Amino acid sequence: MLAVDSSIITTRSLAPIGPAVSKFERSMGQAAVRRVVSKEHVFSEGDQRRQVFRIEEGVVSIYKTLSDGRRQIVDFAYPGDLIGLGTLPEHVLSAQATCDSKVRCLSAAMLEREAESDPELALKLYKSVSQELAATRDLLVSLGQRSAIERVALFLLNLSRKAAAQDGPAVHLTMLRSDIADLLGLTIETVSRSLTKLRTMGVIDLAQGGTVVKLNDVARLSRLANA
Amino acid sequence: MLAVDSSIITTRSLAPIGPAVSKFERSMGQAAVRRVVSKEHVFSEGDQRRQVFRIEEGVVSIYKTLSDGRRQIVDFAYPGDLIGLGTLPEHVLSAQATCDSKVRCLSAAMLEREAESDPELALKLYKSVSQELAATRDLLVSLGQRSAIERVALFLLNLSRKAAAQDGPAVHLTMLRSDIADLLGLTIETVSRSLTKLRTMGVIDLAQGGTVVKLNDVARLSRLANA
DNA sequence: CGGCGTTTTGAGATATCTCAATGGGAGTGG
DNA sequence: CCACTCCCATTGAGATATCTCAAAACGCCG
Repeated sequence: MLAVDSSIITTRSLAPIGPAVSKFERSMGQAAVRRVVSKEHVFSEGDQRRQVFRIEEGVVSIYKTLSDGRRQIVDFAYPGDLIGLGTLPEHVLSAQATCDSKVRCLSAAMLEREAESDPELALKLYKSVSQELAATRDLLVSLGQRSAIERVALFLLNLSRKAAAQDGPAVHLTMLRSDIADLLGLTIETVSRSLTKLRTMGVIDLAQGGTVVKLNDVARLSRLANA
Repeated sequence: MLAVDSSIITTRSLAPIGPAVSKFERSMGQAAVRRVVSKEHVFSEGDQRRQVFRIEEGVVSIYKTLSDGRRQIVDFAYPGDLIGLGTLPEHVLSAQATCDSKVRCLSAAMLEREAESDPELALKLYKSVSQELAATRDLLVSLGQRSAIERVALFLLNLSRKAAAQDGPAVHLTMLRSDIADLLGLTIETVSRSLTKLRTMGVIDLAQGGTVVKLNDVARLSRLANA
C-alpha cells in the first residue's frame, strides 16, 4: 500500500531534514492506536473520511465491492503503510483487517492542513501515492494479462519481498484464500489449485495448514510468474 | 530522500485545480508542442525521463508490456492530462499515440524543482496522482471482477463522460479494437462481439466503420455495466 | 470428541480465447 | 474511375482456462 516512508510520520527521521518538527509529526507519537481484530473493518466505503491510519501491526485489505457482492481487493496494507488518504470527504474503499492488527489513527484534516504549509510533507505524500499507483498498475497488468499460475507465483514473490526481513525464506500468509482470490481476480479454488500445482512442481512447500509457504526456488518462481 | 519507485503518472487536469498561477504554469505556455502521428511513441519504457508531457490534442495510450509481448494499457491520456511524471530517472511505462496527437513538452527537472519550493504545486501533483490512482483502481475492479460485456459497457460510459462536451451523445473511438482489448484485458474478438451484442440489444449504435458509438440508452448501459 | 470454518480435490459447465475465414473501408496506383 | 492492397473489424467454430457446484479432508477450539 502506500509505502510511506516513515519519515513522513516519525519525528525522529524527519527532524534532521526539515527546519522544525511539524505539529502533525509531533502529534503522531501521541495519536491513538486502535486494535482491530481479524475481519473487523477499519473503515468502510461511504464513511466520513475523518481519519487516516497507519498500520502498526498486522495486514489490512483495501477493497471495493460491486452491488452484487463481488469484491476486488486493491491492495494489502502492511505495517508502515498509510491508508485512508484521498481527495474526497468520504471513503471510496473499505479497509478490513485480515488478521488481528493495530492501526494508528491520525486526523485527516490535520494532515491535509499541514501539507498545505509544508512542501516537504506534500511532496512526500505525492511520492508515496506515486508508489502506490505504480504498485496498483503492476497488479492491473497481472489481472489483465497473466494466467492464474502466473498471478499466484507473482503474488508469492511480492509477498516474500515485503516480508523478507521478518519471515526469512518462508512467507506467512496472514490472509485467507478468499482474500488472495479477491486480490488476484480468481476464485478460491483456482488459488488453491495453483498453490498445489506449485507444490507438486517442487517450487514451494506448504505448511501449517497452508498458511506458511516456503519458496524453494525463487528463480523458477520468477520464471513461472513471467516477471 | 525517498527511494521511491518511479512510475509514469498520468495526472488528470492539473491546471484547473488551483487558483494561483505558478511559475511552472506560466512557463507552460512557452513550452514546445510536439506532433505525434498515430502509433508513434511519445516515450518508451527505459527511456531517460527528461520530459513530462501534457496532452494538447488526441489520445495517448499508456502501457506496459511483458517479456513475451503481452500488453496491458493502463490508461488513455486525453487533452489536459499530464503523462511522464514519476520519481525514477527512467520511464517504466510506454506512451503511444492512438491517433494523430499533439503534446506539450515540459522539463521534468523543472517541474520537480518547482514542486520543492511551491507547496501549492506539490499539493496539486499529489491530488492529481490521487485521482489517477482512483481511476486505476476502478479499472482494476473491472479486470478482476467484471465480465466482458460489463467491461465494455463501462468503458463506453466512461468514455462518454469524458467526451461529453465535445461529441454529444455519440462517442468517437479514436483507438483501435486492439487498444480497447489491451485496456480491458480482453481479446479484440471479445471486444468486437461485446459491441455487436450491445448493438443487437439496441443499447448502442455503431457508425463509421465502428469508430463512432451512439449510446441509445445510458441507463440500461449502466445496468449492464453493473456500475 | 464434536463442530465449525477453511482448504483441498473432483467433475462438469461456461465464458473467453484461439485460430481461421470473411467483410469493409481507405488509400494508392494504374 | 476502377482495381488492388492493406489494415482493421466482424463472424464462426472449436479449444481451454477458469468457474461453479459439490464433497471430502483438514485444523482449530470449545
